[in-house]
Amino acid sequence: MYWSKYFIPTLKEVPSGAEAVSHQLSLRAGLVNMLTSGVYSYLPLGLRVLNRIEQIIREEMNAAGAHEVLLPCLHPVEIWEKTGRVETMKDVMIQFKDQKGRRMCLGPTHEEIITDLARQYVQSYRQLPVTLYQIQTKFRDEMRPRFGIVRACEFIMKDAYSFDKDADGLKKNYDLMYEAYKKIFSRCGLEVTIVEADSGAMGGSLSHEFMVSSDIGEDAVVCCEGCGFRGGVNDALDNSRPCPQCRKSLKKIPALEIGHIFQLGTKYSAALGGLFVDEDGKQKPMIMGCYGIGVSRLIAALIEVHHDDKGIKWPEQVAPFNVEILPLQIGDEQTMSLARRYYQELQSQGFEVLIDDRDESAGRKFNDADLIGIPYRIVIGKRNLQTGHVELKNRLSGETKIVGFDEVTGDLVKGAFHA
RNA sequence: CGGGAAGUAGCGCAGCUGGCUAGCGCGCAUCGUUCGGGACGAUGAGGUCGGGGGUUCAAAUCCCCCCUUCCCGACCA
Repeated sequence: MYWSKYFIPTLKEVPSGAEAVSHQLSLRAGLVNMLTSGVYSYLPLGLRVLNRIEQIIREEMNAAGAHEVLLPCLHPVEIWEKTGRVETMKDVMIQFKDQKGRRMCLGPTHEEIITDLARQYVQSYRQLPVTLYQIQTKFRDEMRPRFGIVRACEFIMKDAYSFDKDADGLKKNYDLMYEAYKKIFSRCGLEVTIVEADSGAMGGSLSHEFMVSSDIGEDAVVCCEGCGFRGGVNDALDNSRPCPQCRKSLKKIPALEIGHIFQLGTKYSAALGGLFVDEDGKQKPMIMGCYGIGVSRLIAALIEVHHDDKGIKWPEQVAPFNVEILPLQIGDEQTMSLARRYYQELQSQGFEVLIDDRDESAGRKFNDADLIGIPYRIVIGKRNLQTGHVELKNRLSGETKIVGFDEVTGDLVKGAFHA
């Protein structure tokens, strides 16, 4: 992609009102734009990151045997009355009447909808287990949206729902999702702390939260100063908390919830008539689990964890581009032909390449490159050109390397230039 | 929903104890010079001072109401 023909509106100054680092950088790097409080547009760079995260999620969910669907955002309120959640979730539910006077709402989550769907098609234990998932926009009327896309009124979630004939099946699916989540976050470049948690408005028995430690976290985990052990905050241990591994003291650190999985049981299937006929000929409610990831929030979490004072440092797996080429003198034919050559070669080898061909000063290109945080950088400038070299820079490690013209793509392809 | 802060050009801000044609930086446009860490000069475009009402000879500036945004708290996946 040629930057001059693309849309990456970077900002030099911190937009007023943006306090959290991830909020500042997501605006400055041109990832997102606020329409109104808690409602954001995704710009090309932000959308690329979103798509890469979604791709990882899809691969791992599919590998775990889940099938992708897309449920509606628009729901009739009656279905929410059947489970009583029109009451328990009324504070976050955006409701209105359509022109026919029908009471509608925008889906804050989808247990009711998916259960209604499964109810219609699943009649027998032979059709179980089944796990469906979607990546979709959720709407929650948050009293207080916070930190940009961290807590928004409209946000993107991956939500999966498993249906089983018995508790054993649920346990297996739950464990499968638990492992899939670990892979997803690890592949995204995030270190998570998994803690047992309260099921809240979802209901059900067991649940686990996947937390990333971050200053802007609205929750907390405990961390051992000795061995590095991490775990959930247990109220019973709030006053004196020895580490279960090394007995040293634990301290509480703020953490951001990016995933939450629940063993729901039969709350929704029973309320909505999600029944099947078991092997013994008897009708039983399906046993459900649900599994959520805050996909858009992941972007903020990634920035919180991977940045420095100059900008974002995207992990390779989620970066909007793999390589950025910086031709410093766009008027110089040797510079530009070299830039175009690397652009072609790297693209043909499967890299996503951004080339900053704007007629801007070197300083601005460097600063913008640091800001948007593409992992690898090729700098083509007079300084090294005369001796037949260009500069490679690793944004993550800060390492730079001067290499000959012909070593560039080989080094990147072989992964030789890794931190 | 309680407490605090703030709304002036696309962005960041100054001006506000009432007083001249509303200013600065960045960005933007044209021209010239630059070209390895947010270059320089010249010229220029761009404003319902969040909205409404009031006080006054005169309101960005004072008073009242409303709207919006951000932060802390409560609430929440």
